[in-house]
Amino acid sequence: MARPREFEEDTVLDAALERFWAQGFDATSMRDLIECTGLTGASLYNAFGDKRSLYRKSLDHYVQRGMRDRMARCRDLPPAQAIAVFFSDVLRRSLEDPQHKGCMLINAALDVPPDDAELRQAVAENLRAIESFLYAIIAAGQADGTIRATLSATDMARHLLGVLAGLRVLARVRPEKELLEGIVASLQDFLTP
Amino acid sequence: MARPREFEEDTVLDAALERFWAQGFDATSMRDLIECTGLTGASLYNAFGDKRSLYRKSLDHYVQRGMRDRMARCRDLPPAQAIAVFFSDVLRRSLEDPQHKGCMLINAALDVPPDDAELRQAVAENLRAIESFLYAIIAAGQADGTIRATLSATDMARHLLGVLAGLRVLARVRPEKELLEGIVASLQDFLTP
DNA sequence: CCTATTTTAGAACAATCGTTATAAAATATG
DNA sequence: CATATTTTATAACGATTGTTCTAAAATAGG
Repeated sequence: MARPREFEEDTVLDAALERFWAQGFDATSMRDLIECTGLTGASLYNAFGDKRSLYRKSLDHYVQRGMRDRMARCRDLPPAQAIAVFFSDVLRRSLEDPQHKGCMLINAALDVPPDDAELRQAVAENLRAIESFLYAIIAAGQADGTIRATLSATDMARHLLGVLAGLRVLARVRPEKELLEGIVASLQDFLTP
Repeated sequence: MARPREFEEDTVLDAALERFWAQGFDATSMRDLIECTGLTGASLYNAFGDKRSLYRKSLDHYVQRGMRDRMARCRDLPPAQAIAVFFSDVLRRSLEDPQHKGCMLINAALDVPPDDAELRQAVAENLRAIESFLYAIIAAGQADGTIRATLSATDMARHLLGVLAGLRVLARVRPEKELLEGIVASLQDFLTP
């Protein structure tokens, strides 16, 4: 019953996400969001709560639509290839983006206010999911001998997560093809037995 | 001639730096800075210009006092050991800090507004200096056979820079001993011939 | 001692911030 | 058709933002 909504939730989150992604939480004003989503302030508050809540939902939306399927696509590949594809995918995305936004999840890691424990926990949890994803691939690769086993899969996954984070940070301030490619080039040496 | 200053420039920059480091540019208000530096708003503007200018000077101060000598201390060591000491130093600092501030330079990389080309350039330049520092060590290590030479020193330096950046990002949201140690543990395998 | 010059002090500025109050518009149900 | 309920629209709110204005305080040079 009652008056129907004039927008689609996902479309609005896509628009809001883009701004938060490019500018961060503080630098994005509510009026920015009103303009880029096309709907009014009252509607935004009514549908998504306050600014912080909208940020959280945008971040969840980003992870769900932007990362989950990208990870799923790699799970079907042979382990060594899965890692290679995953990172070359990150590389391509980083270099193709004319705005050099990097990764919203990584950006969020530094955007979190020091006192907002809940949001930091959410970011940490998503990073843990990526780490687990990498771990599963490496463990499988070590089992079938396609990935070197001189190091524990646990530590290798940690290292890859670190490289991923660094890659995305540098993609923002130094989006240079040679630099980013150099970072991942070393991974082949690192992974092959 | 004229009235003398009642503060030391370096002391003020130390205090300002600490706030910017912990909270970032946007989340640090001018009134925050007035309170933590102990001097008045007019004095801050008179001595350091506007907020952005103060941020730049704080960042330069951080790099000059916090990083330069740390890098210089490594230059005297044998190459393989220099890298090890450098990263274990970063590790220790990351874990010891109860505030988990990470590295101000890396934080700045994501803190830079998309339109502030000059500040981004300054951050990029400082990152390049670190890359050169790492390159010099690796090249020396490859020359004397203490560091593996299957990869170019250029790409290895890039990789290390990436790891460093990732380490510092994760230190903020996931300051877990095992995680950060796992990231650098892999480096020994990566470096030894 | 007087004047020039700089720094300090604290209030005040307009602008923008996130958020909410009020009322009109639009549908579902009775 | 009337009522209940939700969404929309617009304006306004107080608070906080970065910055500046005015005037007092403090020194150096003549």
